[in-house]
Amino acid sequence: MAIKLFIVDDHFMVIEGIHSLLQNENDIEWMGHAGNAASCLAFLHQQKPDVILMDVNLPDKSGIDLCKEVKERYPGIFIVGLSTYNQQSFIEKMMSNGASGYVIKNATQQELMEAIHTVVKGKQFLSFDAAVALRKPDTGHGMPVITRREKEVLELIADGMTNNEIAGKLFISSTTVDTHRKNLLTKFEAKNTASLIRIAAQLKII
Amino acid sequence: MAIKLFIVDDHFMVIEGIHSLLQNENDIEWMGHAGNAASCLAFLHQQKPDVILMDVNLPDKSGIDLCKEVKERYPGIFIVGLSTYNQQSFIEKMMSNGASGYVIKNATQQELMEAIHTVVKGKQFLSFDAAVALRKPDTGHGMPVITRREKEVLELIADGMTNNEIAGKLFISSTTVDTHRKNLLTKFEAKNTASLIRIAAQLKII
DNA sequence: CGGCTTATCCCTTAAAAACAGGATATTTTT
DNA sequence: AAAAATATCCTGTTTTTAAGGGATAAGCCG
Repeated sequence: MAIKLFIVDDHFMVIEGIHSLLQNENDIEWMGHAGNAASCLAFLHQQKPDVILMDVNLPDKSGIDLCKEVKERYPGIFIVGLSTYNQQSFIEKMMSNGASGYVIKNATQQELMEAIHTVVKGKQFLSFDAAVALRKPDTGHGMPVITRREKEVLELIADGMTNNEIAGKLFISSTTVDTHRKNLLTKFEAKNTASLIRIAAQLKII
Repeated sequence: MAIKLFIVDDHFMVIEGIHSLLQNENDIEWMGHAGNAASCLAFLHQQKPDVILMDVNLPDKSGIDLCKEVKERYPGIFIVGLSTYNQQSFIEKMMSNGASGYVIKNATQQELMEAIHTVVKGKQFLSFDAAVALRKPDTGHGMPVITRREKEVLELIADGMTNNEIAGKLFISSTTVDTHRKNLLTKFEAKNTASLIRIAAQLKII
């Protein structure tokens, strides 16, 4: 029986690329694609693929969150993370949110096929680059784990808002904002706001 | 005569996607692809395409630098920037380094074809998303002209140093550092240090 | 030369942020 | 159900920054 495959990626060219790579594979049934998390969930409401190739970065929500959501609702579907970067932290998060595999976008056709065939059997698959990224000891400059609220505050700080303005916007006390700020500085090992924003910008968090 | 096309992108799937999109176009001659800047330059040593689709992010050097280099050596080749993100700073830099067009990776086949046909005539082409990104934040996305000293100070601020530390490092008074800081805030139209660093980071100045 | 830019220096004051302690309630995970 | 993480709030003190005002010397360019 052919493996039913669905793709979530907001880049038309990537979808086209994967489609092209797989069109001659007899045991893959191309079910279609979604450009964002919402239409992916809408599709899954109607139909159930065996494997989803899921981009880590989506316009409406992160693939990491979507992965968790899909796995909770449809544990039978296997998910392969797909990313431009072999960021260790992304890989780790995807896998711990229920993904069965992870493939970098410069993977070869062979790797992609191997990934699909491996995860559909319930096993895990990491593409070569992803496995290398995971193995190398954390260089310390890994992305800190920050909470949703902390990220919100971080973005508002980067927008140049003061603690009081942020407090007003989020309907919380300014002392709370200050605490989040304190925690952000600790987590990013930043000395002050300036270095915090720089580090966050370099990690593409803002 | 068919338009000779070459692609520089480190993502196999994107190359495959573009190849697939263009394989039925009779007036496009697919010359091949390079996965990094070095092999692109090596290829150009041998052959001369009419148009190059060039990813902004390459493993060995930025597409922005490569664009400049290629245009200096081969002014007759037209370059279309290619990127995952519609970052206005990227678009601006590519265009000012000699690119004739800019296309986001989620562009449609129509947009891509239009881009190639437009630039080969010597005209400019911006994909819809890129044009929107360029026009939207009209309020100060042009890169400010800063002096050497100001850039020095900016970098030290981003490193998390205080005015006094910077003063000590540069052998100047801390009030001077403060003045530079003041001027930076004015030039970047930033409200405070946080937004200053964010803007500078996004413009790749730090 | 004369005007312009740059780099340097100084003052004041109010606001903001950093820092150092703490506490409590709600989720989430185990 | 217990433990851990998260989000919320508090009271202080000290340091830093923002933003306003000005001033002088050196170098560059037409």
